[in-house]
Amino acid sequence: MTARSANVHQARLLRLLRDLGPQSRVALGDRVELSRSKLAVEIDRLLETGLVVQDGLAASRGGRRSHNVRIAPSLRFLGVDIGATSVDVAVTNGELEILGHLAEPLDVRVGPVAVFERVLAMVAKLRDAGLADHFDGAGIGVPGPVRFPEGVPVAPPIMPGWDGFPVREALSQELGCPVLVDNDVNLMALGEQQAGVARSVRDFLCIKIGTGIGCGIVVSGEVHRGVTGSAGDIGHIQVDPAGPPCACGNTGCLEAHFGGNALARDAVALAEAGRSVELASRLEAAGRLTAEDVSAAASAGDPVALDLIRQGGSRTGQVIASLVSFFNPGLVVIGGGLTGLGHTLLASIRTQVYRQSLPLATGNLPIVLGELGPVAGVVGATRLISDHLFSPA
Amino acid sequence: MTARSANVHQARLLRLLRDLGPQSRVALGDRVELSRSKLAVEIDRLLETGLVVQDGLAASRGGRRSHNVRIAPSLRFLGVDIGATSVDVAVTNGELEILGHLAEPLDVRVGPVAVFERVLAMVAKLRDAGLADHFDGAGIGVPGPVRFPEGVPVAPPIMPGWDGFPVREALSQELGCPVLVDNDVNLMALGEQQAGVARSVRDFLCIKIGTGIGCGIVVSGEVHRGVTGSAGDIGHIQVDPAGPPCACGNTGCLEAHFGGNALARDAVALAEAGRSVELASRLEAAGRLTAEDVSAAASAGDPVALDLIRQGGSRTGQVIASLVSFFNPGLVVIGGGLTGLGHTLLASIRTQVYRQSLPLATGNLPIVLGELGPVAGVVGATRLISDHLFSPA
DNA sequence: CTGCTTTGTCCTGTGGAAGATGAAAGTCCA
DNA sequence: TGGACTTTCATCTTCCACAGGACAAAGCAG
Repeated sequence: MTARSANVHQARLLRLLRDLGPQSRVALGDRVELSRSKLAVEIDRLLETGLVVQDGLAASRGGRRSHNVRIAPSLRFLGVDIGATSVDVAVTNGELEILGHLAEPLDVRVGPVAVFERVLAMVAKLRDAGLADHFDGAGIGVPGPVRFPEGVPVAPPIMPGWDGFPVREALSQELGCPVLVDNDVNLMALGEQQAGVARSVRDFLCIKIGTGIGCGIVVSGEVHRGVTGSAGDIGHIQVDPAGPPCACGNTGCLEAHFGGNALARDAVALAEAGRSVELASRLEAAGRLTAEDVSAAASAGDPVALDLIRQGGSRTGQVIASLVSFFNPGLVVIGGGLTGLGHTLLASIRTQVYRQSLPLATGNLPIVLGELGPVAGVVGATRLISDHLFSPA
Repeated sequence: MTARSANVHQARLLRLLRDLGPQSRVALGDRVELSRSKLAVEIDRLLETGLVVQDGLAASRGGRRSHNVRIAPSLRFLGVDIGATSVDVAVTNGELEILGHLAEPLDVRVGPVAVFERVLAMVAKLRDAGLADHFDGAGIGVPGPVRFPEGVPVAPPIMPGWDGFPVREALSQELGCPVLVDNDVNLMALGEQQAGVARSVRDFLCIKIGTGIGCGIVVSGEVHRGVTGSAGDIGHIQVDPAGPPCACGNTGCLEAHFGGNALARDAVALAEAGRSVELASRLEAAGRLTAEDVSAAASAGDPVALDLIRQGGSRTGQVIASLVSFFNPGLVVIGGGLTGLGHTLLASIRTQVYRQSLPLATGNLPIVLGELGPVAGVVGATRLISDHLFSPA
């Protein structure tokens, strides 16, 4: 069963079946501009390939009942989301419903080989659980810019050792199926578009706040990757020329204010200055502080930690305000590893954006948290590869 | 002769003939994926409508000579570019070559009725010069956000009295032809894409620096207008929270630093402070200073005026650097009413962008001046309407 | 004037759209 | 409960449009 669809009509039908679930032939006919005869031929061909199967009778619409068709339930997509400090792996069926999901902490800096080993072990675990005996396609996200056509990371600042590593090629070899590679932020955007808050929006931004800060850009329903694949790299936009130095060589970048490392740095400073008992005790206990410590302290109500989050939200809001003025999106989605304090962050971002951008752009601009949380990336990954497979050859 | 083409093939052919000039039928066949018979039929239909005419024999390619076809030479498009302080009007043929061009200073704040009167007088002048006895379509640009589908300015900050004025409807009535209205910056981008530096680039930004500062955004060859038509409104991006107050109510907007009014304000302050003899004498002579005075003084070598320009360029570069990080374009075009000092400005913008953006985004990112200068807007206007007319009905 | 190349037109076969027909299922009423 | 009627679905048939090849016309080169 080769998953690549042959022509534009079949691709269209496959995507409809993916997104709408099992449908009667007539319901499909209502959605595509094809004659009944042509539709019947194309569906027959899809049935022949095995990508689509008959699925009983549809509910009656008052007369003779129609036969349902659906994406073959044996179809399996793999989604991999490599973050800076964690890996998510999920298996979905052809309708991109998650059948199994594993998450593990893992520092991407251990390099591609070690990461791959780990990812493959997780995949094996999902396989052993009986969720898949094969994969029809896989999508993988990495936390840095990617030369999309080749599926190769380029000059990734937080991924030493990954530059030029043939991620697509390597994974495709291992899994024996087609693979696409993209920036993790783009996949998050795709995920929210597929199954989250952005389902009906054609132009939106998806801000991911974690170790790095990035932005997925969707224009007319399509991800915009830029000419070198670095679009959305907003972590190194300067918010304050007098700000702290950044790993990129400049000063006052957004990430230098509010990236994971910056947050940890500020927290340590505040703990050592005796400003926060909560942070100080955590520092005492662990010997170091991470962004998660700040997050936990803030969730526990520590005012100093909360203030760090608010300040960061405000800085981020400042940048988003600029982007909103520039891009005039219909929605801004905030996501990333913000367990628990999403709403605190959201509030300060909103305040800043609504204050700074012009009313015409913010008039009815929703700024919301992502719906999918940790699975946005993996869902986006399967969406990416399924879009690729369900497209004209 | 109705200009609206009937089907997708005819639209395609018309655009090819517009952009490539007279072509043999065979050369057209090489560019479209149509059978010879179908191509012949479609061209015959176009000939019937009168939109396309026979144009002698093509040069021999070694055998029987082919008959050329071309867009009807009687086709006339009108381009109107209303700037904050000037109006440009031009007439083109069907190949968007400028046949006549008039420019006049005019403050847009006199309101739509007065501006229209003036524009129509200019149109009449071009008509009287024998350049056109009719118009097949017109495009018009205004210096503010436009609800594109309706052709109506919305909440334009520097155009009091224009909010909601039915520009499209009114002009269409007067001229008796289809009209499209857009933001002047978008038209500039379209102009540079049609006949300027951006001919072969699919993703680029077009920065217009004048009374206001705006940015045309082209994604995958299409202008991105945003959900409310305010995309590219970068004049009110904050570059310095401690900066001067802006008319929009915020502080430190780019326009508050480097818009036309800001430039005049700073120049007056410097002149009065005795920092520049050149500016002081101009202030003395005219009783006031404008951006043009600064421009002239800078061109004359006045170091204080030059410094103003450099500082402004640096501020602008700061914003462009952010946009480049975000959008990762393949080209940045700088244009607007920068007579003479384009290169000074360009230099300081380049310095700032190359310093601040990441190498991956700036690696081979050309930042160049627009090629078309004052006619970019009007060319873009005719491109806009011709695209509309040369599209499937 | 004779081959050779290119261009334009005609013709035929195929594929798809739309209407017509038959089959299956549901509804209504006796 | 059964039969007639209605509604919907699937297939069959017809017609049209287009692609691609064949052939004629026009120009070039020697």
